[in-house]
Amino acid sequence: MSEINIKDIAKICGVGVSTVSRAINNHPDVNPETKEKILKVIRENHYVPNNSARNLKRSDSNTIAVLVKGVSNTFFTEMIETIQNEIKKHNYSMVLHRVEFDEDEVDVALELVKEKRLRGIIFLGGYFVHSEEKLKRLKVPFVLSTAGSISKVYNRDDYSSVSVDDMEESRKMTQYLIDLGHRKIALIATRESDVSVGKLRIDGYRKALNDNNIKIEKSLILHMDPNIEEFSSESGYKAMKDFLDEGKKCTAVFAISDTVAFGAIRAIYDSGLTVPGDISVAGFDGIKAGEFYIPSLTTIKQPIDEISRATSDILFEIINGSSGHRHEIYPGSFIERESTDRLSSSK
Amino acid sequence: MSEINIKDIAKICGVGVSTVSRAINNHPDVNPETKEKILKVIRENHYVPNNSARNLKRSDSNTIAVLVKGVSNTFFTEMIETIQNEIKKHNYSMVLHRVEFDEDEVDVALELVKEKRLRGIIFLGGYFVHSEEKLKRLKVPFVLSTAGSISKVYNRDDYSSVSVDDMEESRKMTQYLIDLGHRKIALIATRESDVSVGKLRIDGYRKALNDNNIKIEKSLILHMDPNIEEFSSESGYKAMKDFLDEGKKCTAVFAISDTVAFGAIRAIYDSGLTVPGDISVAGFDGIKAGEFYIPSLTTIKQPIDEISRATSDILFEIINGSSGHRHEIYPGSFIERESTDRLSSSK
DNA sequence: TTGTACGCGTTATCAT
DNA sequence: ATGATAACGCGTACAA
Repeated sequence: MSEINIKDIAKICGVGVSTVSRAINNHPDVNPETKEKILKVIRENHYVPNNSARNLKRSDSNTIAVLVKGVSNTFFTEMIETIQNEIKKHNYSMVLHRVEFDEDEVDVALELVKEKRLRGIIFLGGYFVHSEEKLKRLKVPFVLSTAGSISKVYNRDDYSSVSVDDMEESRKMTQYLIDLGHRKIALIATRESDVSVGKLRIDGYRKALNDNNIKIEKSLILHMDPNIEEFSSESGYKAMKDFLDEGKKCTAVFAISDTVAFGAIRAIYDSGLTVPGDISVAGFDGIKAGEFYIPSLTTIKQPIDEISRATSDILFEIINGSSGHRHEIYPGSFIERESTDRLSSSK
Repeated sequence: MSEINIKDIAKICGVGVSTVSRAINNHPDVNPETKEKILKVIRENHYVPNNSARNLKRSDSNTIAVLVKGVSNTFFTEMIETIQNEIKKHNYSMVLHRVEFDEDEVDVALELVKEKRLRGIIFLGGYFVHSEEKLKRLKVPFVLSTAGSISKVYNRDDYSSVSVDDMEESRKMTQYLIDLGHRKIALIATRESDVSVGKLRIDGYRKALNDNNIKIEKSLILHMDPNIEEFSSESGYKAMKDFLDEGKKCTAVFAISDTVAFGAIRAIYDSGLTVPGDISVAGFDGIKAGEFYIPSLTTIKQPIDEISRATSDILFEIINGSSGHRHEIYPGSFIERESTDRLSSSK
């Protein structure tokens, strides 16, 4: 007994396959009675149309793919949720795909376009360094969301993007620490080879120091251990602990992400110091956990919701032809909480 | 210009389509030279086989589907990662699918089976209450991983499952708090209508209290606000804050999950009390954040890695026919950290 | 309003 | 080792 298909349904109902097809796809010109009967038979026999056959035949499909690159960031999880809602609102369906570190997201996209007759693509995260030639092959509109450095060589009319200005936000946070009187500010950065958002945030730190004529000390820039998962609390803990164990000093720490900051704070406590009493700590991202941590975390909040919404809005506008590609940058919001404090004169 | 297909490649190479197909799929009987030439042409023309057509024709596909139900738990994210690795090790590919709260995971599975010619399915989370009749339609082997209550009526030979014994682990944690001298132990539970793991963990709490002849006080069982996301720190904060604001007292709190515990601890601090000085707090799950939180969190750690590995192991054994369905329960490990303490005599 | 027949891009069977 | 051709299950143009 093979799986039941549209032909079988047609036979049972004593109608042609096209009528069944029309009933399934809500075509207007089909007798309500026959339609009702067909749907009834379908239910009774638990008939499920084969999507592969459908996709093969169709030229469009109302499907949007979301490709997530790299770490399973809490951050992305939140974004996916709102994006999925937006997509559903437009009566499209979403297919989610995790792209491995060593996989090429555009290759994956190319494949999906064929298989699913995609109408649009959203790339979440990643660095996105691809040959323009390859990108050209992607005939489907796509938008890069919170992706790292996008080489400036690409024609900006061929895709959209939305993100925060990582460098500027990072500069702002560093400036805030400086305004509190701090001069010895450590930075917990990503691994040295990183060229993505990690690099941009380092640049912002550097700029703030330069603006204030503070010498940049290499020993204050802590790179994560490449053997520990990036952006994890573990990596923040390790970097900070090693720093303190070596007897180095600082009065403030700017961690490249909130999760890293949590690790750093714990390391400071484990060294017998307090936050912000002895050392101020600031993070980046604005994830919810920062609000509940003790001490609650000073951070730059990325407007996840706005970014997610903008991402899908732009994509749908392009799909509908109501606008061309564009690039939006959202401001982060600075949130001052308990983990940072003015440099006390005693230090 | 339509998309290039296998026929075009065949034409360019001056060979038949079957030869091209054989070259693509690494069939043994194809001349190495022609194969090389074909692959070269494919590369040059960026030909990508259409997966829909493939799935339509094939009867098997070496694909495993992972269906995740409900909240985008950090917990699941970690699991998916290891499961994906295991699947890749077996040279299978994974398709990930988020199932909405109001969607029927089995319906989704049924559809996917047809479309992708699935070889196996992994259900992550959810409550899994389905008619046996419907489950029977799922001809593909599946395993339920960390899913909540599975009605005992199902024939246990028709599927596999792996999880921890939520009730027993919950009982253990409550017993631990009792052993520390606590009697007024609050429980932060899920919303009242929950019948899943939330319910099981409440049962464990009740059992421990009964075992020790401690009267169960309804006012000490705090249900989450159904309007706030389940298992979130917000919901833990709200429940605890309301409790304290109403002037109620307890000396220990058992939160249904680590994230909920974080919210509760913060609420306790915001009320001017300390953890564990005034109130001890314990969580459940053993997520990494608990290690870095201040105070670090006493919890029951679910062996995520073991569970994930067991889940895929079982599935592949069934696929390979080397074993039948089975049901594994893993013990959680109790982790004592800073957030709990012996009841001081002053209280 | 309904039915017939063709084609979507692939793989597998059967010749050669 | 290779090529022609029949499915796979569906949607749709066209005919009725």
